[in-house]
This record gives sequence, structure tokens and C-alpha cells, in this order.
Amino acid sequence: MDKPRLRFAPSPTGYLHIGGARTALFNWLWARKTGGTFVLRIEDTDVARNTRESVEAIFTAMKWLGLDWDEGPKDADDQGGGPNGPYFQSKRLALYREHADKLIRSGHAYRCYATKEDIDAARMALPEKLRASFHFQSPWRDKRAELDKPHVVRIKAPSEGEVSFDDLVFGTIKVPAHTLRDEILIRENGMPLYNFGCVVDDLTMGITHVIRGKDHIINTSPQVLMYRAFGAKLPTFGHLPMLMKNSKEKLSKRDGAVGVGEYEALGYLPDGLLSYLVRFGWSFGDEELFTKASLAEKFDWDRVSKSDGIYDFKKCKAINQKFIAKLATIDELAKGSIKPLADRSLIVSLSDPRLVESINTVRERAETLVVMAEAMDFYLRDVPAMDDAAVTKFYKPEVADTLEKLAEFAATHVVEREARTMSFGEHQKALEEALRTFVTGLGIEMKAIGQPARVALTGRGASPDLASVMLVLGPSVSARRLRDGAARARAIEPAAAGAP
RNA sequence: GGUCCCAUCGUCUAGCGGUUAGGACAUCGGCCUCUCACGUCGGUAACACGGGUUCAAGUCCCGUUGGGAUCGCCA
Repeated sequence: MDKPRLRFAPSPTGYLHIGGARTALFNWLWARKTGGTFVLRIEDTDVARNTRESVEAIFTAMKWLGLDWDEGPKDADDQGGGPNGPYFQSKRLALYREHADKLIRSGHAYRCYATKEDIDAARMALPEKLRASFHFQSPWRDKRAELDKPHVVRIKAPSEGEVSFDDLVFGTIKVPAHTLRDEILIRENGMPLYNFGCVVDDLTMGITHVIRGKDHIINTSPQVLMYRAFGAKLPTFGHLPMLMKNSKEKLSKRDGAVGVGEYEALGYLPDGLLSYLVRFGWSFGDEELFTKASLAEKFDWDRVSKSDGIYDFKKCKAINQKFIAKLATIDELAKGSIKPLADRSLIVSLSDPRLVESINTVRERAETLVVMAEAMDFYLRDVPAMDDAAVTKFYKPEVADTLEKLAEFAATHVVEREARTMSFGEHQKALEEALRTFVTGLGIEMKAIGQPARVALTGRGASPDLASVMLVLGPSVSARRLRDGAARARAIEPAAAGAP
């Protein structure tokens, strides 16, 4: 048995939509699971809507997701050197024409000289009720017209029997042949129409599995007709349920983050996004977190569902959060945080020891890399940004002395990074213990000084635990910040602080 | 309207003839606690409806209702 060949064939009319990414993923998965080939083809026959930026956006998004392709263009400038190239449809025009001619010669297709106006006129001549289901019958269907006039090429659809195909997800789908029309193969301008270009390419590229969105089920029957006309074997079809905005509408551009690029900017991890997307239409027991490698192993068609799903941004975020908290490697997180940190004008080197330590203290509470960078901000800045509300709430003259003492404590108890003899976690535990003992020894409760100390150390009312914070900051920075806090607290007017 | 397709908590889903119908997100409440989270314990919450088949139906069949796709010289 030959190895499967699958393809993802986006049209570059915008960024890569998450629905498209889901389709690409399923194709990629099957190729990787079976040791088959994953082909990337660009369907750019709609000259009016295609842009170079879109082509680039698609490549960028695919690469970011880690969905690598075995055949296809390397970038927007590359035609794609593979054995079945070129992989841009706009570069394959002669091939479509050639195949259309072949069908004309074999009597499966014909030149039609009817113009759009003719067809519209015919439609409008009908009673209004019948217009929607109007079926254009070309007068050129059985004429041997040789006119050198503008024309389209149409396939001759049978009027009897039925057209059927097997679908990996939906089973056998059949449709009465008479409901199919004489689909246009080649437009008047010489460009192929989607269904034809798609079939010719899949045929000539040796595609064995056509996996795409459910909205293409309707296109499959006419395509089956084309395969038949060529006398070719049908590929295996598989249609995936749609991603909906709600029970009535498809997910569209206006519904928030739907472009893959946005997820990258938002601070999502590729596998986090993919884990969420793959569960749209596929499940593996109760598992929700997957890496691409584990998916390539587990994926199978019998667990793909048929019904459309409503996209839930909250759940997507929650999955990503779990990835950041648990599954992602520290290396991944470190690399991923560089950009969001830079966006806050924090230029940090990957080799900065504070980076990994900070990440480890905040990853549990960050749903995205951007949020994580925000949470790490105070570690990496000389003077942390002070949250006014937290300052007003927790800085009181009466805490000044304690903060002063805590500064002493920090200076003497926080172990310098270079002097550590145990793991960060062990030092953190020891320091936490010492801190508690120290505070209790002062005759006060942790509760009374925790928040003021936190504001002094981090500038905010919420952060990782104090011991972790001090350990990452180091003794001198911790002490300095606590002293500064003491000074500021002391300067607060008691009256003002107590005023309503 | 024609054709095709779908139907378990609010959402994503598990279930593949016998279950107290499970999990996750969301939501509500408790615990933990130096804050926010994390974690943890618990609550609310679903088989669209009607007929069959069967000893037994969320699971199989038919119908109804609801929903989606599509009906372009777009992809």
C-alpha cells in the first residue's frame, strides 16, 4: 500500500484562520501518523482577492504552529520545487487548460458561450419562487461549437443515477445526479474554478486523502463527477465539523481572535492552541492536553465527530494556561517570554539567571505569555512600577518599623544566587520558614505585614509568595526595596491615611 | 424553497444496548493562605420531541422539531 499523501490548500485572501489551522492540523496529523506526505498548496486563482501579505501570513502561521510540510513552497517567493510543483495554482494554468481540453475531447465537457447576462436573463424569466433552484441548461451542451468567442468550459453532468462517495467522518454520502449542474471548469478568463483546479491538482499531485471543512461536502459530488470523467480513482474524503460563533453563525473575522497570528501576539503556545483546536471534532477520552508528537500517535478518524462546535475563547485560554503552568518546558517559556518582555521595554538575555527563576514563580498564574511577562515585570526593573491603589491601601506609618526590620532580615537571610547550596525550591522553603519565625518573633502576624512587604518588594498587591520574590531579587535589592517602602510608609500622613 | 448534513450539562465532549449518564471550561459555595493564583472538597446543570425494535435505548430504526452547509465565471 502506498503511503498516504495529504494536503492543506488555503487560499491567500487573509490571515490563516483558526478553522484553517484546524484543517491543516488534521491533515498534518494523518501524514505524520502514517509516515505519509503533507503537501502545502496555495489556491490563488481568485486574482481579485489574493494578496502577497496573505501568503506570507500563512507561511508564518504554519511555521509558528509547527505544522511543517514535506512538499510545497518554502516561502512566498518560492514556487515550490517539489516533484509535483509548482504549488501555486496560478503557476499551473496550462495544466488546467490541458485537462479541460482532454475532457472536451472525450466528450465529458463542452465549451459554453452563454454569458452571465444570458443566464441571469433566463433566471429572471422564471417565476420568483423557482429562481433560487434555477438550473441553467446550456444550449451548447451537445453542439459542436467552434466559435472563437469568449467561453467557459463546463462539465456534462449526468441526468440519471446517483453520485456517492465515502467519507471518513460521515460515512457514505449520496446525492441524486440530476440535482448536479453543468459546473464550470474553466472561466472565461482562462482561470480554473475552485472545484476543477482542486481536482486536477489533487489528481496530479497524487493526493490520497482530501481532508477539509464540512462546508466542502457540497463540493464533493461535483468533484466526484470530475474524477469519473477523468476515469480516475477517488481519493478518500474526510470532512470536519465547523467552528461556529454561536448556534447560528460561523466564526468570522469580527468575532475576536480568529487569526493564528493573533494568538501568537496574545502569548499563546502553539501546542496550547492546537490542543484546543484538535478537540473540535476529535477526542481521546477525557484528555485535553496534547503535544503534536502525542497527537500524531493518538489521532484516528473513528473518534472524529460530525457535529459543529461553538468556539469558546475562555476554554481555549484555560487550556493554554495549563500548558504554561504544567506542560511547557522552561526553555519554551523562556524563549517565548523574550518578545512580550521586550514589548514592555524589558530587554532580557536568555542567559540571565533571573529569567528562568522568575518564570518558575509566575507560570502557575499566567494564562498567556503576555500575562506572564506582565507578572514578571517587577523582578526585572530597577524600580518596580508602583500600583497606587495598593500603596494607599497598605502603606501606613505603623508598618514602617516592621518593613525596616524586614529589610534587615532580607539582607542577612536571603542567600545570594552565587552562594546557594540547594535548589531554588529548597532555599525558598527555608527562607519562608525563617521569615515566618522572624515575623512571629516580632510579635506580629504574617497577615499584618505580608501585604505591605509585598507592595514594597513588587509594587503591587498580588505576586508570588514573599520568599520566592526575595530569593529571585536577592538580598541587596530586597533590602533596598523594603527600606524604600519603610520610608514611604513613614511619610504617609496618618490623618490622610485614615481619612474617609 | 431544492440538495446534503447534524442533534448528551451554558460550552467542548466521554458514552459505542444494562452507567448513581463521566470529565473539562464556565458558574456557585467551602478549605488552603502573606496577596493573586495554583491546588483541593462540594453544589447547580444534559440525553430536543414522538413513535417503533428489544427483556432492556442516550446508544438501533422511522418521523417531527430545531440547527448548519450550499444553491456565484469565490475558495
